Amino acid sequence: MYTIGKLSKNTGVTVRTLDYYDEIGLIKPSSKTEGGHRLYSEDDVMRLERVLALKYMGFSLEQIKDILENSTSTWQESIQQQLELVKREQERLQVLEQALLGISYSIEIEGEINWKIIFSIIQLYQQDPEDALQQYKDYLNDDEMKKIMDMNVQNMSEEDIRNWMKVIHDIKNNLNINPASEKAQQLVESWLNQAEKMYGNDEKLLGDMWQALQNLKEGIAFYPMNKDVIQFIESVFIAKEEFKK
Amino acid sequence: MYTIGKLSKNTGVTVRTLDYYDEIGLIKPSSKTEGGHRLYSEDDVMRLERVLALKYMGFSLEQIKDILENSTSTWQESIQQQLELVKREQERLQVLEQALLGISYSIEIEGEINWKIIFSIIQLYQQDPEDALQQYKDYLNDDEMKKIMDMNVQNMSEEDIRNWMKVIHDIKNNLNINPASEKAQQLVESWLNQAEKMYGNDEKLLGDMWQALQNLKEGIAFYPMNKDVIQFIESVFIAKEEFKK
DNA sequence: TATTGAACAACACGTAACGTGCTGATTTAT
DNA sequence: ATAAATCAGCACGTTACGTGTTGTTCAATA
Repeated sequence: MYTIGKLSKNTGVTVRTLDYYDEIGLIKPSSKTEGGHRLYSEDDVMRLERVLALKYMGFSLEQIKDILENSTSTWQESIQQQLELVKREQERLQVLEQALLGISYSIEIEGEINWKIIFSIIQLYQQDPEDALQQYKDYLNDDEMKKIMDMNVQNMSEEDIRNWMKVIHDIKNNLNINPASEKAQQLVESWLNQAEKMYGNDEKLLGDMWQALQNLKEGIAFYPMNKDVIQFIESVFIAKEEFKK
Repeated sequence: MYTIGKLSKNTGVTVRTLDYYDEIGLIKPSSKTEGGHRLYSEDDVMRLERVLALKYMGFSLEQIKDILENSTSTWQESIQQQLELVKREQERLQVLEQALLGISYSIEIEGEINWKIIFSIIQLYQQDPEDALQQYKDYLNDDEMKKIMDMNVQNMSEEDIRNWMKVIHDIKNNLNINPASEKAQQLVESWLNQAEKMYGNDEKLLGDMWQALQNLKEGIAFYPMNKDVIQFIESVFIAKEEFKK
């Protein structure tokens, strides 16, 4: 028989917590002294350990009460449910991490907080990938859509995202230089390299995506590219072709 | 100028929430009607949107107040902190998922809830991997320790964990059969296959681990193996050697 | 056996971010 | 002007306890 203080020391659970478990009927001491002090039996200790185990697994005290009162039957179900929950939360955190990274890079590169960009990123991540791609459906076929979805931003490395943002930022800072200049050619080459690295070297896919981008209104799905950047790249390509002739 | 109801409809935020934000001074309407009804300006709407963005990023309302009041300087810091938090939470969930999977399999395979096993799993996951391996340090060298840590349970597939538990469970159910029998040889062969699949085919490493396991008191680091299982496997190996001669 | 210090029970209030009512006042539509 | 809709302001509820208080009981010592 343990007093509440001993039990607390043995298990590392605070007295207040045991107090609370008693109060809500989760763990009631199996006997008391004449004066009313609580005495916990070995069985009570076992029950406490089970409660702690279930708590570690992420169940609420309410759920723990249910699980411990009902028998084995619901166990698998409870654990599967908990697994589902954990997986959903993991997905949410994945998305959140990417969003935070994007915002961090945007501040780092642009040197200031651009709320428009932050909203774009959040919107981008809040809608599910299916929806985000809907705007491209006139230009891409089903296979291509699928391919893009498979390699969406979730699968890009931090390094890739950072480079992608950097190269586009560089272009934005040089929109008015001569498209035929050495510098312009270099910028577009960097962009092309990164694009191929991230979206594979499927020529047709890149071409179709390009078509789509040119016809879009200010889309955010390929943040942080915008019309200006697209036009600049286009003009550099044209200048290059001219030069060849 | 929006009344609280219009603002609520436009942004999807409940009136009670705006009520609360007013109460804690996070978003105060910039004017009021004669009768005291709140009127929100465009600026107020912008502020609300920023609050929502920051909330999406996982900041508390207290932190949001700080961030919005202090200027740009702390932004990067806040976001980095948030990223840290998100990453730690992801790790926690990873560990939890593995623990839940282990428990799920143990119930599935043993057909009942084995609290000892559940406690073992939780203990195993609660201590960090470094500590868990300390008990092997007399038998393994640094390189080997490192190798095991790199491929610890986190990197095993669900399939692997499931098979590993199944094969050991099979052995536990047949501890007293003749080590020289066909059945025994089969069991140990399955075990060996799975062990090699999971721990690579580094002969020396497997040998050293085996040494360690034999000398350990009931360890839990290679749950659910125990002394009995180890002895059985050993005896089958010996029987095999005998047979060869 | 009396005393004293430690442990205890029971209660109250606080936490974060609102949800869910409630009453009485104000606005809007008719 | 009157009805209907909206609003402000308040209070209590939620989760899993932490922190602090007061009065009581236990255990060890004199």
